[in-house]
Order: sequence, then C-alpha cells, then structure tokens
Amino acid sequence: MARLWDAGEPLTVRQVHERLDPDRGLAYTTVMTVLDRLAKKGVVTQQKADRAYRYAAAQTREEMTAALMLDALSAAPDGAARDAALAHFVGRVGPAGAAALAAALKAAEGR
Amino acid sequence: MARLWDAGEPLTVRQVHERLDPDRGLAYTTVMTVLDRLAKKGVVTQQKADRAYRYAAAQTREEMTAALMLDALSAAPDGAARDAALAHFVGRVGPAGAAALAAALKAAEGR
DNA sequence: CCCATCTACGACACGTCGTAGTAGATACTA
DNA sequence: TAGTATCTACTACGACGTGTCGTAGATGGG
Repeated sequence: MARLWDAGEPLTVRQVHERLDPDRGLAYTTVMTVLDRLAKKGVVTQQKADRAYRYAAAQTREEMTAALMLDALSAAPDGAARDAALAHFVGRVGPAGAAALAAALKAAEGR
Repeated sequence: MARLWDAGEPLTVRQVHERLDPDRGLAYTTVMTVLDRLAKKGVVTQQKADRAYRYAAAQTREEMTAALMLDALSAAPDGAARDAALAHFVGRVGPAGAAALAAALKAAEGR
C-alpha cells in the first residue's frame, strides 16, 4: 500500500496513478481511495493545492520502519523483558545490522 | 490472543480456560479454537499427552517480540536504508533502550 | 449403556484492505 | 451556454484475520 511512496514526494492522485505499474491496471479511483484512507490514518498528509489534493508522506520510509519496530517492542513491558527482547534482536540482525547499531549508538552518545 | 500466554507454560485447553478472566465468560470451545488456530500458524506447539492436547508457546515472548521487530525491519532493503532505519530506531528507544542495546552488542561481540 | 470430556469442523459478526463504480462539484472549452 | 474533463465524496464488495460459539463424533469411566 504505502509501497507507492518511494517514488516522488508531494503528489496529486493523478500523478501517483500515472507513475504506477501500468501492468497492474489500477483504476484511478482505487488510488484515490487508498490515499484517502492513508490520510485518515495519518501516515500521509493531505493539503489542498489548486483544485486537487496533494499528498505527501508524513514520515520517511526509514522513520516509518523505525516506528514499526518500536511498536513491536512496545509489546514487551518495560524492564527486564524489554532488555531481553532487545538482546534477542541484536542476536539476529546479523553482522551488518550489529555494525549499524553500534555506529548509531556511538552517534547518539555524542549528543 | 497470544496474550494468554504469559501465564503458565505447557497447558491443556481446560487449564488455559480456567486461568482466564472469569469476567470475560469465554466459552471453552472459544479457547480451543484460538489455540488450534495458533497451532496451525506455528506460534504454539501442540502435543498429545494423555487424552488431551497440551499447548506450549513455540517462542518466548521476548523472542517473538524480537522476531516482530526483525519483520518490521525487513521492510527496509539491505544497505543504507536499513542503516538509516536502525539509526532512527536507536534515536527513539530512549536511554534505557540504548543502554540495553549497547550491553547486548557487547555481549554478542564476545562470541 | 450413559455421561463427561476432548477434538474437529463449520459458522457468524467485525474490522481492515485492495479494488472499483456512481454522484456531484468545478473548471476549461467551443 | 452547453459540453467535456477533472476531482473529491460516498458506497460497495470480496478476501482475510480474529474473536466468539455451537454441533458432531471419538473415547474413557461408572
């Protein structure tokens, strides 16, 4: 769904519709409905420009991913359970992930 | 749903049903159906013991949380996007989360 | 033989998602 | 001014996942 977001930035329904897989043959109204629902959910912002709405992602893809991860983490109550969950997580992101995490931690430390 | 899991360990349907909010007034068969569906999905293991099935969580709550987080992360393609997502994540887990992550990383390093 | 206990399978109500059509407002054009 | 192109708003429908049960059929104890 929001998968259409990694294309441009603030777009009208028509523009989104145009730069979509022509093979999918999606109807214009379908795109509209989807954007409308996304806007109602807040993951996308809607602003009138001219006669048409212009839609923009409320967050970057990376921010959204991070938010989803936090959401998953929030299932663990604060405290030891949270720590254990994070430990498991670290154990499975792989070397590249661990390196990225380490770098991010170091950067955050500086602030 | 799996929220009933933080109680005991390997339980029969009856046992799960008994240690449930009596206020909810859930039917025995409801619990059974739920356990059955969870088993079909693999988040719970089913093993015959005596005449009744005995259900046990396939993963601890922490493992499941970590798996969910990985799942969210997998939305980001490998590479820079992944790193950026992790960086955002680190920026929002708060001090306690950062500390837990650092500790986990150090521990993983040892291996 | 009858009753208690379990599992298997089907059902129904809801909410979400992907897809789309119709209706009504607006604006451009001939 | 009438006609056509654009847009949004509202509604619909099927597929799924979920929470909630009920009925049927197997099985074992009095």
